[in-house]
Amino acid sequence: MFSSVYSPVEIEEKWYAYWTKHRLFHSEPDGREPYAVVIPPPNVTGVLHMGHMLNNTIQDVLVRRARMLGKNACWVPGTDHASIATEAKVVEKLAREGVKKTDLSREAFLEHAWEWTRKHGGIILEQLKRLGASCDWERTAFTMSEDYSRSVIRVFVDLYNQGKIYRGVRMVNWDPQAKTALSDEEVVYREQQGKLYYLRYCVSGSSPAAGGERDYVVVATTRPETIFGDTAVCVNPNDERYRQLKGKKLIVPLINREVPVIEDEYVDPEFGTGCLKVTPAHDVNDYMLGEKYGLEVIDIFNDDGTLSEKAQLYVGQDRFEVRRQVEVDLAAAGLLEKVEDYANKVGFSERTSVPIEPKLSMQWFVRMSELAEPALAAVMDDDVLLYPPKFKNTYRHWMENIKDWCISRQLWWGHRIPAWYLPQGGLVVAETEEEALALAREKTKNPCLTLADLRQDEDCLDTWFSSWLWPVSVFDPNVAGHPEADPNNDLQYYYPTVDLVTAPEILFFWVARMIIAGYEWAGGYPFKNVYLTGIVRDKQGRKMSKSLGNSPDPIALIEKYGADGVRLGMLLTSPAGNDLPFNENLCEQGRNFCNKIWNVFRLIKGWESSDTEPQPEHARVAVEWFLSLLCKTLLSVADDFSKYRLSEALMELYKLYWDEFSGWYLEIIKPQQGQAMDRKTYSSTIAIFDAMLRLLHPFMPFITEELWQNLAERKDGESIMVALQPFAQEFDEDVLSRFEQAKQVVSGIRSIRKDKNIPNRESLKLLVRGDFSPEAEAIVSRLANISQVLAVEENTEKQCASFLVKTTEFYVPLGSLINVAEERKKLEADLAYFKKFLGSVLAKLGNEKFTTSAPENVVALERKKQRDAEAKIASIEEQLKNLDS
RNA sequence: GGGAGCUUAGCUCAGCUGGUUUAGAGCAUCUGCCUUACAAGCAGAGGGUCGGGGGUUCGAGCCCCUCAGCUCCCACCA
Repeated sequence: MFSSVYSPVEIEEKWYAYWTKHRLFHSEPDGREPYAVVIPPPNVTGVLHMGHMLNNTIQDVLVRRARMLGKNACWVPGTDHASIATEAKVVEKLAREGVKKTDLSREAFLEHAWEWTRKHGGIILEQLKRLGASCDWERTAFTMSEDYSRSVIRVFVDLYNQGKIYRGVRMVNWDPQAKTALSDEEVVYREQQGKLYYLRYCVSGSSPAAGGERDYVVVATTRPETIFGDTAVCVNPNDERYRQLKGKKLIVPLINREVPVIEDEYVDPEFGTGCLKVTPAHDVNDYMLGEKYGLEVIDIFNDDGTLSEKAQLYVGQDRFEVRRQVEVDLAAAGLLEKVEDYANKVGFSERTSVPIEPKLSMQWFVRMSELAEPALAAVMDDDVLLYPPKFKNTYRHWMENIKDWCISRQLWWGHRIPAWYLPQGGLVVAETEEEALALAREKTKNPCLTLADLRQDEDCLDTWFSSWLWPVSVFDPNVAGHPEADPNNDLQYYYPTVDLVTAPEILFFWVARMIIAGYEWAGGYPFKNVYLTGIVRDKQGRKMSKSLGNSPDPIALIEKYGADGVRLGMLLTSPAGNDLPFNENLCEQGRNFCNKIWNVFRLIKGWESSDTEPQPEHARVAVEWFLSLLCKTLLSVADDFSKYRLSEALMELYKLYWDEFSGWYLEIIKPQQGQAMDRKTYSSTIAIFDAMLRLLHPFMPFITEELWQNLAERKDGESIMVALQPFAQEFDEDVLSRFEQAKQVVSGIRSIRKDKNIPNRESLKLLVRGDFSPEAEAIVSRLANISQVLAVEENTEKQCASFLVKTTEFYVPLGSLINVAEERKKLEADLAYFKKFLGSVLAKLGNEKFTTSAPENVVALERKKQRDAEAKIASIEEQLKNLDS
């Protein structure tokens, strides 16, 4: 019935269906302690990648463990409409069909977008199920659902009414191909080999022909095509070279516009010529200078990157074409001093790969400084804890220097800004058209105004403006934006959530803003702990990405190694905040562990138990030992979890299961071939195995459920998922140390057997000088095939192999098998080692400063080391003498 | 340019308040074994002057200074 190799495929499918059927993932408020986690919502039309795998494996481990600790665990899943990413995909799809976005009405385009969402949306959630994610699917949320959208709009209105939302002109990243603004996150900077052009700007009023003097200045620029937008030239006030320019005017080449010379310390005299052309419409820094000195702003570009009428020259030509042409024409006019090669960083659109154009436009902003205050304090005062804590610094730095948040996007897929412009200018902001109309009539004092007279803002909101409400709105969309509203039962019960697991890249875009939103609309922080995962990288240390093609397909991995195997692979080396260098070997290790677990089950399942058999001493000792070890491990694992050291917790369990349970415990209690096991040992073993499965379940849910279900009769609906974690009882350290000694003796004897080529079936005698408990003796006799153990005062046997465990000496008489020369060599090496060691201890103890200033226990320890080493040296010397005689 | 972090075995990492013999683990490697749960396994073994240098201390992987290298975040110089 059970093959020696675990095959996960059908088993995973079977149990996921079972869990779903019995609604074991579902949570409703009740009397238990709540434990809620909200998933970082993946893009609705996204596909599972390795980052998701890591992130969701961690969440599932935490959620499943909490559930098994008796808490009411609720993991809320869902997706994000991902405004830009989704719209880009839809535009792309339409383009393939020969349809341009600009040819469609807003409504028609949105219909396409919804169709796309219906078709591809939720694929990623189905993939998460393959991983074993124990989300409450009945609560699946979506940032564009009707309820959720309402909460987003309410929040906008609330902030607007509080005066925390305003409109303003700002430099945005413009994509001339897609004709939309981009967020900073969508701009990728790449090093480009470009040119630095040195242009001559003549001083106004001086005629070059007149005196032949140097009556021009040289300005260096990488973008000569923008000179038509120049409205000043700036120099550093401390720059002696340009003193005489003060108050003068310069002539912009080719168009001969007169612009003032201004002075500002922003200009670096070391760079280029120390003379900067100022183009407020097309450079962020120039814009700031323009504001400071009240310069004119001349926007010389059309939305598609061609030059506009305002440029005066080259109108309608593309910006890069103009760059080439300007170079030629400037040279012809004698205004081009020189051209140098120059490497600089240029921003490219992540979507269309065209260089972005800084462009001024009217946008909506959220005033952040006041909102950020409680959110900053929350993290500084440890109301919200970041793991690892090093991110606290970064967080503070960002929050203390927070800038206003540009929330408008020139996109259609998203929440449309609820602002309506009035015919005579001005605007109203309201949750609905009807309310907007009412407000508009009031404001204009015109009761005849109709909806047709109002024009709603075309832009929609930044995706983060909806996802910052996630931990609130998934429980109660109605409360967001209505601070006076009573929270519903769910929000009251589950909020604040306990853990948030996410990537550090979005600490500011998402995490910080959720904390802000939590304080603003839900009365407090949204989560207690933030676990920041690392980035999944490939073997060369590169970030896994679609464009590099270096990311394995997670579903293919699951099919190859099993979901449990892959989960283990993700967790074996991923401490919080550290990057995870992904290697398929890790999944293989995970799969091998599954197989190990599987085979233990096969072994145990094959045993017969008998009421008449007495419990052998070695089995009694093994049970006593393992129960103590289990309790000790439970404490240590709980400690690991409290510090979010998941991979350490897993490694402890891995070793407990593989080395201690399979390697030692089972080998000891294993009955002789064909013999039954005593009832006592048998039932203890079943109980231990059951506990081990429960401990491992959060990490590897499928195989543990399968085996747990087969371990005993279970009723329909019963599941390890909702069984309780084992809890630690008091244990005896002496039991553990006695067993540790036994293990070392067994290893010592195995080494001798291997060395001397003595098969295990040949039994041996063991002489012991020093402490050796009867319990240890039982274990050693059992595992090392020792026929007789003799306690001796002095070793009288001449031809022995020997070894030491702590201070106890062990001798195995070997008769003629012994090789005197070899044995002596070994003993002499030992002797040399202990003598050297003793020397270092004595040196320490001989230092009066040490004995007087070190704490007593440290000194006592050194003295013990001395005594032990001396005893060992004496013993080895005696053995050497025996060999000689 | 500003900030944060990292450097310990071939690889990935622990090492928590400076003191538990000679710094640990997993994987990988090497050597024996198809021993009736498992070769996706068992038994055994090797492998590190803790990035370099200096200092503080009775004592440093851990604290301080310095140099080198790597990574990330933020802002970007025309």
